[in-house]
Amino acid sequence: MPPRSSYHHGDLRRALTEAALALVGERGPKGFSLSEVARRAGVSAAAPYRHFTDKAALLARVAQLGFEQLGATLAAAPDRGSGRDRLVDMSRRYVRWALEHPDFYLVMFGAEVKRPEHVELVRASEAALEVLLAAIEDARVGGELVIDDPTRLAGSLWSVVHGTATLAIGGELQQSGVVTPAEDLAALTITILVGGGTPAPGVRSR
Amino acid sequence: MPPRSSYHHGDLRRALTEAALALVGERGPKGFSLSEVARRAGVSAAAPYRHFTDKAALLARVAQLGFEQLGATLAAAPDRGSGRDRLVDMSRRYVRWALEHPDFYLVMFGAEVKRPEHVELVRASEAALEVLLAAIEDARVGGELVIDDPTRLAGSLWSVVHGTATLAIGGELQQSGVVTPAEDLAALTITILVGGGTPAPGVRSR
DNA sequence: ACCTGAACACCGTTCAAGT
DNA sequence: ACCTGAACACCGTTCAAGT
Repeated sequence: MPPRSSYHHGDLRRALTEAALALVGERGPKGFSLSEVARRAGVSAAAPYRHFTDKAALLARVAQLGFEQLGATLAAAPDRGSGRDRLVDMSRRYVRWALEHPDFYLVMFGAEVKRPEHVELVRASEAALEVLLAAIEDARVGGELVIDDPTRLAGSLWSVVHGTATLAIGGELQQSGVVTPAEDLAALTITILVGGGTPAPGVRSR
Repeated sequence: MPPRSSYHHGDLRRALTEAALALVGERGPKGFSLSEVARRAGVSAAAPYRHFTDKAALLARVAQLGFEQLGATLAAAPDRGSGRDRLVDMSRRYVRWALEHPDFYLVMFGAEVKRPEHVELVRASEAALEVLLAAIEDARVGGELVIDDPTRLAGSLWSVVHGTATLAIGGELQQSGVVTPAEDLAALTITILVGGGTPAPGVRSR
């Protein structure tokens, strides 16, 4: 970061956010420090407090951007013939995105961040989940699903992809001898959960 | 913690572990500090380093105890008529234990802790998973399962319970309007995953 | 209005010195 | 062998003072 020309930065809020994104990517949610972010933005350690109430608020901003990206990734799932197939596809996208942005993902679900005063974060995470709920609703009107309560199915589905993603990010799956790629594992689980559909390899009809 | 009589503590390793357990319970994995643990054990901040190589090693010890407790809880699932029903019961136990010991659980799966040099932790976590694998094997010889590869089913099952537990601990499920208790949600998901069994409320046969 | 510099209370970790 | 005290480099956060 070159020394800036004027005393005032101009767009420090954006600069801090970008530095934070980069730092999270390099060092993970652990090892993330507000001082280091300020250093990279070329300002003193106290400067960020003009733009974010505290460290958690900056991380909340990072998490918010993450949910927006994730939501957009899910929403981009093309319309398939079957509503169930689209749900499976969205699950793949969810897990793939999480594995491509592991530190991002950990910040999004880290304990540091989820506080009610981070309104925009809450909104972004609700919007991402809304994408999932809409897809479930679509599949439901087709009468294709086994679980009939949509919120309940959403919870179930979300648990599957979140669990698969976090275990894969932590390396727990691999360490336990699961060789199936996380994305395939999630797709397999979701396929069964939404009631059959195209049988994936490793599933046999009974 | 009363000041001890002798200069040497006697069983500082145990005392530190217990103080750590209490502190994690009170303040969560965040807000956990080695200095505070030492203070509670009545020793200087440097003393722990005679017994644990660093902070992560103490947390690894905590995590190890957690996996042992969790594994024992799973293993205590009674033998039911059907192998599938036992798997559902074990899922309930898993989620229930996690919700009863949320901070414990977060330490166990926190990024700080999982390093290969923590041999006893790795062993304990493998042993806990082994309980699950054995139950799957039992159900499998009965020919009851939809997914035929046991490791894959283990990964799938574990993802469900881990995902449900962590989302519930984080409050994400409740915040998203899922009113079903996490334990029931996991049981429902697992019931479908292992191929029917007793239909729970909210599931209709198709 | 925005940023700096100094300050405070707190970490994790190391190491010589004490018992 | 085990523990202390002092030290170091680092945090997050606050606040008076500068531009």
